[in-house]
Amino acid sequence: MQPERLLKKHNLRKTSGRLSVLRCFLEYGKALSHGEVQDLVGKKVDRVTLYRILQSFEEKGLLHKVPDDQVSVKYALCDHLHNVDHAHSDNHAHFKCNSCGDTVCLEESAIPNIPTPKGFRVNESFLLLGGLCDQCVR
Amino acid sequence: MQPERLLKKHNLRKTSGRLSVLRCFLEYGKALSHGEVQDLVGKKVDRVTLYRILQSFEEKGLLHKVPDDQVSVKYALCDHLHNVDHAHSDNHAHFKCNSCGDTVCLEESAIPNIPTPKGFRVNESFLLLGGLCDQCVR
DNA sequence: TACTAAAATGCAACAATGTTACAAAAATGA
DNA sequence: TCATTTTTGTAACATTGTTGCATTTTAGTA
Repeated sequence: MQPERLLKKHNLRKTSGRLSVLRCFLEYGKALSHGEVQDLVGKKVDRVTLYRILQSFEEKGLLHKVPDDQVSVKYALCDHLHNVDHAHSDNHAHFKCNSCGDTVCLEESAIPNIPTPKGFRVNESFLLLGGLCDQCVR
Repeated sequence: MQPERLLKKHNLRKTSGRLSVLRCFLEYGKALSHGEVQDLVGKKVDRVTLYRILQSFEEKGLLHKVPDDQVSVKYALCDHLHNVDHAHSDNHAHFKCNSCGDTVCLEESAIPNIPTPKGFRVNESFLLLGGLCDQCVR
């Protein structure tokens, strides 16, 4: 789907900054950190604006947060860009390659249920696998 | 086990800073972030020194990192303070309460195997559950 | 097309977090 | 007690993320 339509569908005004950022994600296909997006879009988009763009994309269900080596955050396109309902879960695992640094969504892998102590209520779960991707494994 | 012995066992010199920090973890029993430890030990321990203490504890297998709401890191005592082998995994899930902010280790819950694409090698995994703990659930 | 209200942007300033270099101090073993 | 090695404190700096505010841009409407 074209970036313009995606923005509209998610109730986001069309701006050049947002289009640039969205194109990065559509083209790159992997999770990107704020810094990585910044490098891709260059100084066409202000640093603060970029934070706000990523934030708005997340609020509107266009991106979801991905834990990155337990220290920082990346963003990835949501699974269901086809439906506008953004009370979604994106409840899948992520894999980060420790060699090339790429982070990919393991869409097929729903995070399994984990038993918790009595009385605990689980609302969300984040699962990050680390290792080597097929490109870096040899 | 006494803090002094723990340090010795893990090849860490006994210093007042390290003892203070270690006592925090032994007494508190939950995962602590750098800032939380800093609050607990006060200005008896310098900020930079505290970073280094946490780092040395992790290197020597006394603490392990715990992902904290995908943005920052906490530290928790390792499962096996009894053996000195620190090529350990601490391969269990963690639970963070979104109300009180406490993070606990779910020692019993080994992280299940997640299928990955062909050619990927998984070396480590981090699983963080978010929700309400038994104290905050009502 | 021109106008208006609402939203988004850029900028400056700031806060929090984390790192490095280096000299001074403390801990260990002989 | 001494010598060596490790640890510490300090300062300086880099990175990351946030807030306030004036300006610009967008989208809808006349």
